[in-house]
Amino acid sequence: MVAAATRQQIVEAADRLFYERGFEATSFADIAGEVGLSRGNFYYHFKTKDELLDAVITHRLLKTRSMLDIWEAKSKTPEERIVSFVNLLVVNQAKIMAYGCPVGTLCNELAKLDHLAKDRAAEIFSMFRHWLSHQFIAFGREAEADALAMHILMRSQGVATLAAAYRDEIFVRNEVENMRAWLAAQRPGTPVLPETLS
Amino acid sequence: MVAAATRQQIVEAADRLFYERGFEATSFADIAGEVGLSRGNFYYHFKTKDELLDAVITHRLLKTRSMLDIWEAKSKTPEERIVSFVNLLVVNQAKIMAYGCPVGTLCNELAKLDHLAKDRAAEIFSMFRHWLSHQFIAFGREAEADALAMHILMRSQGVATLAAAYRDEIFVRNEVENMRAWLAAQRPGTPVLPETLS
DNA sequence: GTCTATAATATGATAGAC
DNA sequence: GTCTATCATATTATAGAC
Repeated sequence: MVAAATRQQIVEAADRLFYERGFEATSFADIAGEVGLSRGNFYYHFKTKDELLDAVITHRLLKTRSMLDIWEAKSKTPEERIVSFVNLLVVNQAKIMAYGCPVGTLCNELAKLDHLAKDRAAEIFSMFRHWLSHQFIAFGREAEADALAMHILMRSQGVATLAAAYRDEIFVRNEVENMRAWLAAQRPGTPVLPETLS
Repeated sequence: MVAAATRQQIVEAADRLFYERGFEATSFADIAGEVGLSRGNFYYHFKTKDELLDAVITHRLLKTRSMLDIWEAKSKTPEERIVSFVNLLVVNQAKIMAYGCPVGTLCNELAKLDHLAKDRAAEIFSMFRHWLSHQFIAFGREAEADALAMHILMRSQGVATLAAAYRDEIFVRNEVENMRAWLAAQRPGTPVLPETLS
């Protein structure tokens, strides 16, 4: 197999296993086994686990960029685009209930390890944050765009953590609905509705 | 030293290290070193790491119970009590920015490990959840008490995760303020105010 | 570019002296 | 109740054959 293709397979397997089992709990042997490679050969492609982590973060940044571009192209209005983000909680519900949010859990783990890559992992958050902020500007909320982006990012993280703890579909559905209602209430000039939860 | 006292020292050291470094990343040697014990002697007190984890979760449940009882005694109104919960994000801000929320990060890690104790760890969440729900009932919101409890628990989790990712005090302060405003808006019969973010 | 073999280390865990 | 010594295993990582 061509080196580049093998490398890509390793990165994708590591991406999945780091998400499903965690960074520390995933060994080179696990990944090699997944790809069908010998442990020894692994080191031809990645010298250290940190180098692999770096490649995984880069891969996630690229995947995220691509997803945001698709949302951007698919929807006409900024509100629809932000709803695409909110809907991630529903689209990926099964995985989130099993393993939490891939970004939040990685950032948490790397923070505890005080890992050099912790700030690079947080850049995945920043990619969502800046895209959301951009949407809130187009939405007509320029002054508070970043705070609104952080607010909705915060909510999605909270829902993901409790979804993994309780594995309660109804809770996820309710909070996604609250987020949509909150978003609608953010329309400039919209009279504040008597929302119960948001 | 008396066995019970040594055992307690082990549990408290493990509690701290599991929080600061994570469960998997903390070894028996780390904990033994912290307590000033030999690795061998460790096994007199705990046969397995899972047995230790169980003791740590029990310890956290007791600490949480005790904290909730103090909040209950210190405040006269349910709203003040719920504010005590929200203020945890400020009181423990430095630790949360470094290591995230102790409950959320443990639940996330155990979910990924598919650890037997994952549901026991989630009981720490449930202790907060039921106490908060109780406060919302006293607050006059019986019908939605559990959903409101889950909502505020969700927000505190989201803030903790992003606090660890960005270590941004202003973000934490803003979101805590939003939570307080949200709570005030939950008073039964309160006309909905034009809150920007909540 | 992939393999087997192996080094060096750290882990969870045990045995037995004191 | 604590210690030292040790086991079995798993890990990251390297060397060298093919």
